Amino acid sequence: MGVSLNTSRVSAFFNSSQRYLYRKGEVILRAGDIPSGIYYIEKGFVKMYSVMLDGSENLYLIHQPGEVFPGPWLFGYETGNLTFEAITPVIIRRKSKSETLAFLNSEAEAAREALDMAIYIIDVLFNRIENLELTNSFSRVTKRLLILSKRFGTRNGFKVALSMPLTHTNIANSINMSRETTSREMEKLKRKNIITEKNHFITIENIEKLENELTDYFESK
Amino acid sequence: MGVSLNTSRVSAFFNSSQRYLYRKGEVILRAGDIPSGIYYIEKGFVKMYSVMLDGSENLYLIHQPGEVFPGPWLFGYETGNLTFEAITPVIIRRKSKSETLAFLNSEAEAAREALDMAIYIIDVLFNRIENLELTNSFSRVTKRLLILSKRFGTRNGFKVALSMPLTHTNIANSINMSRETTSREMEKLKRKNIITEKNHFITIENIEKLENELTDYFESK
DNA sequence: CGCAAATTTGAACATCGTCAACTCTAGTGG
DNA sequence: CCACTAGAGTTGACGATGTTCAAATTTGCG
Repeated sequence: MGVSLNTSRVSAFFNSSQRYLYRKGEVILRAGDIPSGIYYIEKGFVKMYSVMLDGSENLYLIHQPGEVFPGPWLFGYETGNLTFEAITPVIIRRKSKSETLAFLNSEAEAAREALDMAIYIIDVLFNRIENLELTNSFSRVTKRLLILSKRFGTRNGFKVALSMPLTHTNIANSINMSRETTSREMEKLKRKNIITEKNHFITIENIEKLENELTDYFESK
Repeated sequence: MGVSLNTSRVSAFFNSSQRYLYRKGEVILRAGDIPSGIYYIEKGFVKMYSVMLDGSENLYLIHQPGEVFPGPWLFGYETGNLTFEAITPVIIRRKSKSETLAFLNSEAEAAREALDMAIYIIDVLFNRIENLELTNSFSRVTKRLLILSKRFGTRNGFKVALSMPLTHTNIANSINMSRETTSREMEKLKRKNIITEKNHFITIENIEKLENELTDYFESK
């Protein structure tokens, strides 16, 4: 599972710079701060979120190794109120904005790799929107798990293990549901032996069964 | 308002091909069909949506002139269950997938323009997600109108006119609310003289007031 | 003018969020 | 090794909010 893009130029570019280490829970880039450059994730997972005016946390996406942020800022868009935070130990490489732009303009291959990365993110965001457009808690949670499997899962037969720890709060924040409702729906899936959790690592015990839950749900309506 | 990207190479590339005309309501690319190529919008607006298993329509985004679809398909992703439909009269230019890929690989400038377009779409999608993560109908509708103003609006003082017709159903489908609820919230804004509608064209009479509605709403909580 | 599409309105109903009390678990330090 | 603590998850009751359905009205277009 997952997608393997060829981003050898991009990674080589960032690998020439210094390494920065972050512990789990550390903020890498805080909302409102001017980014110190473009961040490349060598290892670990980074959640990108904003805090709404009412204090609720709004999770946009989780970046994985090989990805770069904040992409839109590189091209003149606001990073606005986005915060980037390590949800596991993280190793970052960093280049300045101007260096990165110069790199993209100097090598045709580089721009092409960056384009591939951008298109991949667009695909991820389409999935997020599809997820958020579902209208009830069960299908939202189920779909969320399917998307996470596709993006972060390691498959073994019907079993899919997610590669990073996720709290129910994380999931709730990403699908715009309360933590309690999210827990209740996950509990249903656990009782059906479709998923298990251990130390915040989620395993889908049977990915086909999980997919069927969604279609069954709609058919029963 | 709106964003002006420099996409002169891309538009020149597509302008050498045949023109296709579509009437309002016509489907340009149907869910499940293999795309006949890459479509460039010379004129008009195209909505991209999917139909869920329960029959509800799920609007992902509205493409405007100068934009290209289906982007992810060009790079090997599924167009899956997406339908593209003209919401105004539309003029399309079209190139084959292989020609378009060859074009991107041949000119460094072309890849760079395509990258700019992709990043712009990412920004649009971030806004969509931010919109969908709001938890109540009034702020969802208000935010939706603000986003539409930014992307499709023509400003004149505090007044912003949207450049394409939108039914309440269109808006409801894009923010995952029922048509009735959407209408009720828009009615509130009309009564406050913040927006007007004529023949499905929405005008924000006072964009600052509209922005204040959102912040006021949160502050009162 | 007349049909079809879009919108308005009201009322009953369902779902989810909120709150509060409780339990479980992993990690910390004596 | 055990007790403590903080963070995370569970559960039940209740109320708020939005959906649904149906009927009436308005609007746009041929």
